[in-house]
Amino acid sequence: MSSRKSRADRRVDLIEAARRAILRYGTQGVHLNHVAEEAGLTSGAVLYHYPDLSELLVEAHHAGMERFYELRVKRVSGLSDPAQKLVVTIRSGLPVGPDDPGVRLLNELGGAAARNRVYAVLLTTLYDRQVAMYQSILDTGAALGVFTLTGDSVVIARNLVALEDAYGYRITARHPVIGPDQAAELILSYARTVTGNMLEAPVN
Amino acid sequence: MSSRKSRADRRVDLIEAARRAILRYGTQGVHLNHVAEEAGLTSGAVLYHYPDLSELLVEAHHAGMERFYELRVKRVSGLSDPAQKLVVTIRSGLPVGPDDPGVRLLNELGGAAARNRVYAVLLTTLYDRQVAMYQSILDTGAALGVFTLTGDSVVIARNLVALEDAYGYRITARHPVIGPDQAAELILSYARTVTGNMLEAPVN
DNA sequence: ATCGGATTTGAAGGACGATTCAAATACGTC
DNA sequence: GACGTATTTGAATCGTCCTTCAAATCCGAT
Repeated sequence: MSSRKSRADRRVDLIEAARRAILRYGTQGVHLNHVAEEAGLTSGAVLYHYPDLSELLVEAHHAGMERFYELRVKRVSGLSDPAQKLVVTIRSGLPVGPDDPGVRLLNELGGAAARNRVYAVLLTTLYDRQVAMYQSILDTGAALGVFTLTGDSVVIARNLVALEDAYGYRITARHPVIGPDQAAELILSYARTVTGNMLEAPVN
Repeated sequence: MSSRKSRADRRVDLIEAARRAILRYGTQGVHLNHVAEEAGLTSGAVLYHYPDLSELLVEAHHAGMERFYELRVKRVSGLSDPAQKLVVTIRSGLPVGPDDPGVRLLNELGGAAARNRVYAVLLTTLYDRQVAMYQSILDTGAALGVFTLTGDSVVIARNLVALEDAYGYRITARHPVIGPDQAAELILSYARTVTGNMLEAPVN
C-alpha cells in the first residue's frame, strides 16, 4: 500500500501505473487489478479516482505520447545546424531497443486506432505534429542552402515520419537484422538523397 | 446453427470466423463467444475443434497474412514491365480504404508482436518476404536498364515496405488527408527518386 | 434401415473481474 | 491534540467468460 496522497498526485501516479500495465498486458488486456497492483493500491482506490478505467487508459496513452514528443523537441533544442538537427531527430524517433517503453506504448495503439476514434485522433495528431517538426527543419535547411530538396518538404517530412514509425514496429518486434542502428541508416539513406546532404553522424 | 460439417471444413470456417471476430473486437478483445457467434455455432463446438482459443487466433492471423501476400503476388503476376510492376506492387500493399480487412488484420499485430513471440515472428517473416518481392523487381529493372538505382536494392526495398506499412496505419486510422491515393503518391515520390524512373500510373 | 462414430448442443460449475459500499484510516486544519 | 474530510481498504455482489460433460443429433458406412 503506497502512502496516502493528494488527489492530483495520485492521479499522476495512476497514469504512470496504467502506462506500465499497458506495456505489460496490452491496451486491451489491462485489467483494473493490473493497474491497481502497479500503483500499489486496491482496485477500489483506482476506481475512486477513475470511475471509468478506459478514461484512465486514454490519459495514460495521451501522457505517453506527449512525453515522447516533448523528448524529441528537447533533443534538438540545443542544435542550430539543420543537418545535425535532422540526424538527431531521426534518431530520437526510433526506439533505443526492442523494449523502449515510449515507442512500445505508441505501437500499442496502431491496431486499436482502427476501432477506437479517440485513439485514432491521438495517433493522427501525433503524426501531424511530427511531420511539422521535420518540415520546419527541412525548410530552414533549404533556406540556408544546406539542403537541396528534391521535392515538396511536406512530402519528404511525411515519408520520414512514416519510415520512423514502421521501423519502430520492426525493432520492437525484434527483427533479427534491423536494430536501431540499421534503421537509422536506412532512414538516413532516404534523407541523404532527398536533401543532397551527406548528413554525417555527429563525431562525438 | 450452421449445418454440420467435416472436421477440415469446419476448421476453415472457424479460421474465417476468428478473422472476422478479431477485426470486430481486436486480437486481445476477442472472446470465445464472439468467434462462435461469427461461425454460427456454440462455444462448445468451437472448443471441440480448437481446445485453445489462442491457437485459433494465431491460425487466423497466419491465414490472413498468407492471403494478403498471395494477393500481392497475384496482382503483379501478369505484368512484365518492372516499372509497371513496381507501381502495382506499391498499390497492392496499401489498404483500399480505412476498413480494408487485410491491412486491418495486419495492423492488429503491431502492438501484440512486442509481447508475443509468435506474432513477432509472423510479422517479421512477412516483412522480409515483402522486401524480397520488391528487391526482385528492383534488381530486374536495374538489369534491364529501366531503373537506375541510387543505392543498394535491399535498402530501397526495405524502405518501400516500411512506407507501405506506415501509411497503412495512417489510412486505417482515418487520417483526414492521407488516403490510399495520397499514400500511393507519397511512396511513388520516393520510388521515382531512387529508381530514376517516372513510374507513370498505368493509363487504363 | 441401422449402426457407430463424429459433431454439436445446452446446461452446470468455477474462476475472475468490475462494481458497490460501509468501515477504517490518514491527513490537513483549526 | 481533536475534528472533519478525503482517501483507502476489504468484503460482498453481480455479471461474464471459460471449461466440462452428458445428452442429443447428424452423417457415412455397412
